[in-house]
Amino acid sequence: MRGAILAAAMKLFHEESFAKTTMRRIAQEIEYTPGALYSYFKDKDEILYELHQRGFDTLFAMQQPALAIADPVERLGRLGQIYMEFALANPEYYDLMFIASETGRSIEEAEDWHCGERAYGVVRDTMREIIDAGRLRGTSDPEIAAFAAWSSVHGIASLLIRGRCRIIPEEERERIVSGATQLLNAALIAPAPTPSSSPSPAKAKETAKR
Amino acid sequence: MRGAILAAAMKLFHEESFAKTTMRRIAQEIEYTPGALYSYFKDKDEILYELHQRGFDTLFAMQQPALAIADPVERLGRLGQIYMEFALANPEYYDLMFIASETGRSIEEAEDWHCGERAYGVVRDTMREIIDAGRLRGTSDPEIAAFAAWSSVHGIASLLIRGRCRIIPEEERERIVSGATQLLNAALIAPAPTPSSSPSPAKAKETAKR
Amino acid sequence: MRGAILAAAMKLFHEESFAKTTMRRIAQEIEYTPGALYSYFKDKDEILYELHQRGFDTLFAMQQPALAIADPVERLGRLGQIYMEFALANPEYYDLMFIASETGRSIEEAEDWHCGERAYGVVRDTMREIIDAGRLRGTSDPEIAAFAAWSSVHGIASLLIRGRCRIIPEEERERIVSGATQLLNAALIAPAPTPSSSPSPAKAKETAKR
Amino acid sequence: MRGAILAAAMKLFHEESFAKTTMRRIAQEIEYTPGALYSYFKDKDEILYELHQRGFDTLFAMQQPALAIADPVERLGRLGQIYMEFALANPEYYDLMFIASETGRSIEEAEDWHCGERAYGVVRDTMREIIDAGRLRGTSDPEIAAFAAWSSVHGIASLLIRGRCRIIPEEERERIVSGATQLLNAALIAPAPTPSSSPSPAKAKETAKR
DNA sequence: CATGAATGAGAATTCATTCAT
DNA sequence: TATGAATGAATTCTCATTCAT
Repeated sequence: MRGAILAAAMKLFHEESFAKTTMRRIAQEIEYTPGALYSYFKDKDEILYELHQRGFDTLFAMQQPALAIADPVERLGRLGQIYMEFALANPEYYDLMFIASETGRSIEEAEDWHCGERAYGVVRDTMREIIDAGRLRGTSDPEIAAFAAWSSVHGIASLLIRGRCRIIPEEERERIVSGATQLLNAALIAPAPTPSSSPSPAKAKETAKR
Repeated sequence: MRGAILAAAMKLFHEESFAKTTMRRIAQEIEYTPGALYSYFKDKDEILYELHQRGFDTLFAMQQPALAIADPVERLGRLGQIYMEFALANPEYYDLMFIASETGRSIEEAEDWHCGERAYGVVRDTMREIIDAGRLRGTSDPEIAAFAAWSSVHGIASLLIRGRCRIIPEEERERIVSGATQLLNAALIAPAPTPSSSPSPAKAKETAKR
Repeated sequence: MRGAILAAAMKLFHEESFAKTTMRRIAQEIEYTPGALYSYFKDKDEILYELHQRGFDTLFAMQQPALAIADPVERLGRLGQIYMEFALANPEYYDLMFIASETGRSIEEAEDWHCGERAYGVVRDTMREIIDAGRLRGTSDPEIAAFAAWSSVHGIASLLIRGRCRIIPEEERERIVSGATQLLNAALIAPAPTPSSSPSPAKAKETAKR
Repeated sequence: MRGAILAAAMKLFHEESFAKTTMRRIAQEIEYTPGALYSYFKDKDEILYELHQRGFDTLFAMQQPALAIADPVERLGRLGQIYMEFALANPEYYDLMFIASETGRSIEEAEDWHCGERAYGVVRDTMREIIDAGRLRGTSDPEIAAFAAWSSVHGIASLLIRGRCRIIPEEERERIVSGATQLLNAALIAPAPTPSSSPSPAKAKETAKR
């Protein structure tokens, strides 16, 4: 039944807002008494924490298929895509995981930030491979590369989720957002060296295709 | 004075959290009675709105010197730098301006989101020049380019401000953050055409400036 | 219980004043916390509304026995008597129903002002009968007659309830108030036609009842 | 300058409501500081009291012309008319004088309720004359008659002022209200005995006994 | 396991009033 | 005389939480 509670919390989180996600409302949603929630969770904190975990689990699960992709460049592209998909399909999770402050003590102290580690590690490893293949532009440090990749997708996702894109006209938004996503990905990746060893003849054909 | 109130609000906003920034607390901070605040501001809303405005004014003012830079590539680099400096020097303002939700009616309705427009317009124009100079990689749409640039710096700033960088060890953080900032900037900019074929040979030196 | 809350509200309403009837005071009265009231009523509004409804229900119930009276003249007299009894026995209800301003949104919007309609309709119908019997002085419009009757009893009731009778010495008050009540009733009603020409001689006796 | 304050208070009282008539608002209205009011009035109470007095003075002044009317019946009719005119032209004064509760200690204790006495005395005296002329139906006690007259006009006025006439359709309201006013006046007054000898001479005095 | 009842703290706001200047 | 600044108490309402049953 913890599941039902978490689902209700998520629904509120999603449909209303962070601030509206109160114990009262959650209880009301599942047609229970507020007090009842305390049989399943010690705290409001604990509910948030659990949600947080689930978010990371979901993201991690979504990443899995991409891990099988052999070409690290292609894999990175796919990982970015998946990340954005996750963010836009589960904005509340994303919010809680990567944006919200006041997420409660449990999350902040989170010894288990390694949930995130897991997911982040995948990106870092992929970056390392890309660097080793000589395909990364501008740095040879996988830490830096991974952080750059993460922050660029996060930038887009968080501007969207927190409604800071009003400067961009509604009808153009989708085009621009996906254009920017691709642009950032493409910009980081150098074209594959052609067998002949040309610096950039065959060029953009393949680059970071996503 | 209004200033003291705004400062106190900012302090709370920064040290505690958005939700803890209550009229009560602000008053307590400046050792006044809650009611006293209402002599200076009509609303909590008004305080937030004022803060918001000030943030944009500050950012805009900081941008000014960069506008004099002739080379659009260099100018863009400087604008990015300034944006990050602003964000890190005034994390509370940045938060309110670009991250926080529930910032109050006034801000949401803000007809004057054109405060932001002004600042954003500068970036867009610069991007246009860069594109015209054939120095942008990956797109020829200034809208897309501007959004990509904005979201990458925002990504970094917001991860830092909302404390999502704990995966990165404290002592490496600065190096990585600045590395990523430069990397993203560099990745977008193509090297200046070589003198042999370039129509504007004089600029070759500045290639890939950060 | 809701009952206790309503009773406390009524008590305050009566003993103190409309403005002093605050949630705090009500809670204090029943020795509860203010917040507790919100388990039973959504709003202060809802409390007021409920009280209002109860008032009308009570008045309507009190009217019932009078409806069986065949002679409309006698019925009218009895209705007036009952109205005054209600007002004086439940001055707080009366106040809320017919005098107080700022009674809250619910009451003002009250689609169900037909609670009042019901009671008023009875008077109007009775007036019509009286007019048809040729017993009303001065008008043949039942609307006007009903309003005249209502406002005269209301005038007395509201002067009493709102303490505007101090001009009349305490010890005379009862005599004068009841004298005036009867006078007004009597004044409106013409004597029954004399037996000699009356079509309903049996009723002659009741002429000028009260 | 007391005048300006009182005028502002009245304006608020009139345009907004009793509850909105706060010291702050009054001050704002005359473009002074709230504190300034306390140079002219000890209290909010005192302002209300003064207003109250002025109301009675105005009403008394309006009555004056009627006092010259020789025929007491006609004079009574005119007094009633004037009373209604006063009430409808100055609903806020009327409210404060005859309806409002919580009018402040000063008013309640009002040693000088004789302001009212004066005005009321006029009615009582007129009633006495009418009774002496054998023109009053139903009672020979001028106290009772005066109170009946007062309460019937007050009933109408207070139902109107406190918005309790919604049962009566807007477009009929004026007709019904003035119809009822006349009806009540007419009902109390017996027709003048014709010099030749009335058809029911004995009756005038006795009609509708009690 | 769940409820119903209640608490206590805290939210934003508004008011009459005071007082040094 | 008037201001500007501030107080303190009050308002309605919401929340997380507890606990006997």
